[in-house]
Amino acid sequence: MSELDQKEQWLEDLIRLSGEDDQKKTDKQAKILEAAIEIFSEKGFAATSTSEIAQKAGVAEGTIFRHYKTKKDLLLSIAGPIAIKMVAPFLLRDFAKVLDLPYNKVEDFYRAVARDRMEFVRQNLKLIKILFHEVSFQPELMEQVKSLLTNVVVQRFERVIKHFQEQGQIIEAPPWRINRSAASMLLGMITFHMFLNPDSSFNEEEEIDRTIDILMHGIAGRKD
Amino acid sequence: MSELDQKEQWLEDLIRLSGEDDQKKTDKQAKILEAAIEIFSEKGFAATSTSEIAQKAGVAEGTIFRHYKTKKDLLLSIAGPIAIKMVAPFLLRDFAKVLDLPYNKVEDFYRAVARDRMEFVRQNLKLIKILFHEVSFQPELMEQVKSLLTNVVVQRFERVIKHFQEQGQIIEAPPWRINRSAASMLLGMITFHMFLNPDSSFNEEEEIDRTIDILMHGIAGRKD
DNA sequence: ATAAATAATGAGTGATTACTCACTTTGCTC
DNA sequence: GAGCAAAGTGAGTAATCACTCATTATTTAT
Repeated sequence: MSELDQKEQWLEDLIRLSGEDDQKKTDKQAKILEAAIEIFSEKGFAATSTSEIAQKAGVAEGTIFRHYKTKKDLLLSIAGPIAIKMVAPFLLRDFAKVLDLPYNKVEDFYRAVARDRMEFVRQNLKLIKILFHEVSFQPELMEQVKSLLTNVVVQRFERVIKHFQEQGQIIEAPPWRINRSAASMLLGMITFHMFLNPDSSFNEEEEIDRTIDILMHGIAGRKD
Repeated sequence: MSELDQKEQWLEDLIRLSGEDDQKKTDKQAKILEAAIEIFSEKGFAATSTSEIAQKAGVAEGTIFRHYKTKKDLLLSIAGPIAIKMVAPFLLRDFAKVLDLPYNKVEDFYRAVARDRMEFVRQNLKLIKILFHEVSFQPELMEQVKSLLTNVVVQRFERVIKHFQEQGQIIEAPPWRINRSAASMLLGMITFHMFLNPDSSFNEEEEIDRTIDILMHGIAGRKD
């Protein structure tokens, strides 16, 4: 088993583990998590009291501490898994297959990623908000996220970019700048439509297409 | 006096007012602000105690409440002005002159904005972090920021975009999507280099140029 | 120099905090 | 249905919270 395969194995264990964590939960424990997510995302972790969580969950305050040693423990059990799930699609062994199979055009690749992660954001708005706010203040969260991003996501996307660069589909520029640009554009779109402007409806498919078009060809007037 | 002029007047008053707020401060009051900014940005507003601020500032806890009615008052006196200063260059009457004078190419316009705001971010990292985190939890801050962005910044940038579209320098697309794309790209660059990756040095001028080039012409391979 | 105004103090306040623990209830096994 | 482990309880605890106020120190005005 090669080093790479071992690494992949470790990652898939991680994903499976984080997927298992919503089993074997008591009714009350589920209620606690539900209430905590709600209030954490509304008022922030530090401004939320355990008594408030207990009240909203309909349990005694002591019950919270049966399942979670500390309030911070409760936070990490909420914010940790979402960090992994956020990058999960890029961790799978299949992701490498992007290089061989289904996407022969960069646009198709970006479109698939954008669709998939946009749906994920839509279904995890509160959790993402919690992770996003607390990552600055909880060093263990920061470590986890940094490690996931720099060691895994960035590396894998770099390989994809280099692949498309060899084909001449993408300009010769440092892959990190290409990735930063693509991430800026797509995250900017997602942030704008899901967080800043959640009420106004929009044609998601078209917006993705238009955004990727700008990412590919820019905003400069085109003479053809 | 036209309605527009009245609006401008009101805005300039606002700017001047927010500029005057760092006068007539006692030594101790300045120390309090300094300490509060430091700790708020490190641990977040809710996780910071007034006793901790007093200790770091070297004053009695009561002194804080001589100058600020509540802890939240202290926060707003810090985060409010920075929101205005962040968009100040776009509020000035001069900004309209972009349409006539110094920038005949869109690239030059974006480059000037990027340089200026990047320097601003560099000199206000902590304040921006505070504003950014607390805007979600303090409705009055949210209102202020939303009002500044939607009623002023967006409108003005739309006029600039339309101007360049008429010249054929920018593709015919909804101005808001052009602006969202430009904002994504430039804020993405600033965020990456100032917040996510503050240690690694980089050639700022070149990075701005390369980023604007991608904004203008995209990442697609170019055949010329 | 004196008086008035403002700035600064720090001990004290009741409320709230995260968390504990002795106890009761529940669900499962044989 | 007895026995037992796990789940759930809620009153209790010491610490900390934002904030007050009577008092003292410092500026400012005349």
